[in-house]
Amino acid sequence: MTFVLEPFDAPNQTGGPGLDDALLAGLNPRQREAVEYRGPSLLIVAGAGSGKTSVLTRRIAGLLQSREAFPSQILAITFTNKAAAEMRERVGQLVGNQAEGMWISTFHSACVRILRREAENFGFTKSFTIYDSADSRALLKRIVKELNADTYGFTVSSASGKISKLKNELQDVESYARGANFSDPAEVMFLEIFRRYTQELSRANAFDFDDLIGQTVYLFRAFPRVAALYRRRFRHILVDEYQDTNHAQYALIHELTRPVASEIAEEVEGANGLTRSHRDQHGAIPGASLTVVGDSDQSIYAFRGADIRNIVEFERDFPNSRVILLEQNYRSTQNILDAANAVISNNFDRKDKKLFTDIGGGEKIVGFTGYSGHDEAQFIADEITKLHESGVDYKDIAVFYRTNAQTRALEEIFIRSALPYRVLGGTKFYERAEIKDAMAYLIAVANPADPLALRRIMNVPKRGIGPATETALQRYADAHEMSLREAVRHAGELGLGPKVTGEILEFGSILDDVMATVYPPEGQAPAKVSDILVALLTRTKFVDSLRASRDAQDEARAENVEELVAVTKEFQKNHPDGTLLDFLTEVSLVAAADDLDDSSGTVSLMTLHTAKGLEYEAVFLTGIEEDLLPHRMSAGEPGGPAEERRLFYVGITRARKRLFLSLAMTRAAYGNVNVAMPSRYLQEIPAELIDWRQSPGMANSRGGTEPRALNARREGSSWGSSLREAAALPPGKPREKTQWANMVTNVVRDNSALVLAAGDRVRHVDFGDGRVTAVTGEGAKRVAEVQFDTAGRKRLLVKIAPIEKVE
DNA sequence: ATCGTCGATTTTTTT
DNA sequence: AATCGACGAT
Repeated sequence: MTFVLEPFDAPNQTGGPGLDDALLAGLNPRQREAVEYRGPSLLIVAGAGSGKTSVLTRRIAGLLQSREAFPSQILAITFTNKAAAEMRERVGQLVGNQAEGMWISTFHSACVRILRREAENFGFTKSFTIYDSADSRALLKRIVKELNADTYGFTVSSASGKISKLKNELQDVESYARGANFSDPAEVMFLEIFRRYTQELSRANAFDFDDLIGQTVYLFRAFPRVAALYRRRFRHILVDEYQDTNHAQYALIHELTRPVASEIAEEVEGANGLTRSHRDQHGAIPGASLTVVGDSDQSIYAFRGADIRNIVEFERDFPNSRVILLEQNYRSTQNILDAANAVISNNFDRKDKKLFTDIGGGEKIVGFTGYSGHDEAQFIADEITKLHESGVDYKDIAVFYRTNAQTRALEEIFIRSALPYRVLGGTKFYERAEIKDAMAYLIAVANPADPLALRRIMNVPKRGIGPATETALQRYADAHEMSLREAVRHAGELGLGPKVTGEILEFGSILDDVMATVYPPEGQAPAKVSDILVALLTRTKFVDSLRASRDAQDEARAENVEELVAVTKEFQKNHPDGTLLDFLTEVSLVAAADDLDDSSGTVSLMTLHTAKGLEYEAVFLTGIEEDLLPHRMSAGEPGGPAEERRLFYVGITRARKRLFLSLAMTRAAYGNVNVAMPSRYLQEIPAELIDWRQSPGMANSRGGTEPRALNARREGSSWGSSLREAAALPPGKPREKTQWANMVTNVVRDNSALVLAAGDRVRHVDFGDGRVTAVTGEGAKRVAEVQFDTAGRKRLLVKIAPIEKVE
């Protein structure tokens, strides 16, 4: 990540842009204006699917092509790294390798880049660690425990939520204390939590997610000369998804677009040997031009501090702004847009905006009400199979849901139906314990001040360093005012047993040795990330001890760690000069949508939040039920139901041609089953737009058109008995509930030996009798296609399907 | 210090 | 259903 300051005075400062025709080809008049307009600030209100990415990339390409700006003078902020990569690529297609020097990144990545360069200005070092939410919760947990704050009603999540909220409002401990009510003991306690938390972070040389933005703003405000460097550099700032910016992000943009006063400009450019910038009549460097793109109907991050006012009040905040509205939709059919418009028009305090298209009506929206979450999932699996057979690629199909917990039923059915799928977000690779452990080793050698990472790995693999020893080390560190890491080196002075002492010293010297390769003496190249990781893993016998374990899961864990090694190699390949810090940063800031791979050939499962900004040929919106969408937790929040409606709206507008809305009559949660009611939002869609295959009403009465797969389970041969058969258990002894719940997905049922051929009759526990029409695949992946007498056609993964041959 | 078991607690979305 | 913390046995 280099930071080259190029000479400023770009040619062609005057006159219109006179853009190349190719850049404007195929744009409608509004889009064209959004590309061509030049002025201090521009707000593009871009409805869903209105081609805003196209407009944004052409606008950037225009600035470069007309030589109004050098690449290095452009800062574009996107919502995900994926979107950033896509924008870079598309600008590259328009202007070639010029695109290299631009900053296109997320708020968080851009701030990390600035902070790494400038951290030394205010008590941090460039090797600072980024605490993700799990890390900061772990820290808060210690603090809450130490202070016994739970007696005042504080939980880790309430404290973390409150701190996050304050930081998003740019409040710090001092400013909060000024307005605090000191006669309220709970408030005093919170202040103490906040103070300790802040203190621990800075002692650990660490920032949490919110700090990345907030501290950058602080840096700019406290050090005008530092700020001047960036204000001078970035002449064109573009922000995507502006409706989801919070106050801190808004302030950051504001700071970056300020003009630089004459004296400071002179001083900074003189001191750094920089070319003299273009000045206005007062000798100041004018503020950068700002372009923001957003749609208040798609604001879905208020819970995270996103402030819709940022977009609503843009014209007031940035006087002389131009506002351009993009309403023509190039993505969806009119039926889908009609549904979206109808739903969103129920939010009253909005500027009226109606999406339209000339694509045509298209197919009706399909509705389905299942008897349970599994029934719903089965419907989705069946429809996906049909879509696939009619020529729709799996990668063009997505399934959305409100909460991550809903993936379970979907995954179970998808596995049984042998559908290739992938879950975006959810429990990520990097959240696995063994991966966090391995990462903590890397952090420990990158940032020795971080005690959290050190504590995590001190006893991984087992070295006999338990809580008691850890406390002793911490006490020693506190008494001698040194870091925990330093205390490890002094383990000999603690009077612990010889065995533990030896282990601690060995542990410390491994870290010291490897750290010497990370920060080598002047003139030598630092070690490669993969070499660093491998050195740590081999010397600590991390992988070896996992492989030696008798717990079967540890083998899988070892493989995950090997996978991490592969990730570091891949990283090194993509970034030949990438340092350990670059790697750690990249890992900390991956977003859910980032690991989306278009060529994957799998159905994508994700939350509605992750779906923002994406589009698919066919979309399944699941769990459209009260208490789920709108979610129960949103009911209390002011504006909650409206935000949930926008979430629904976002989901609908992701679909290009086909939209499926589904719900279930009963929904399992925390081990018990609850009755679910259709979402209020369903009624907001005009009835003629939806073709109900099984409507909520039909499902309630006895006239369902689909076979009652789950009723069959209850009435006929019960699931439990056939599973007992499969597992060859004595019939008299029913299995425990918890045991057979997992058998569906686990491999306890193993039909590998079952020989099936087209024409065979089979009996399925849920679907009844049917005839095999085809068998494809090999071994564990053998799939049977069965035409059931009453349940229709299904694809089944033979190995785990609850079926048997009948004569 | 470590391992296993029991019981309580979970309750949204994410950089 | 699954995770986490507390507690007791080795």
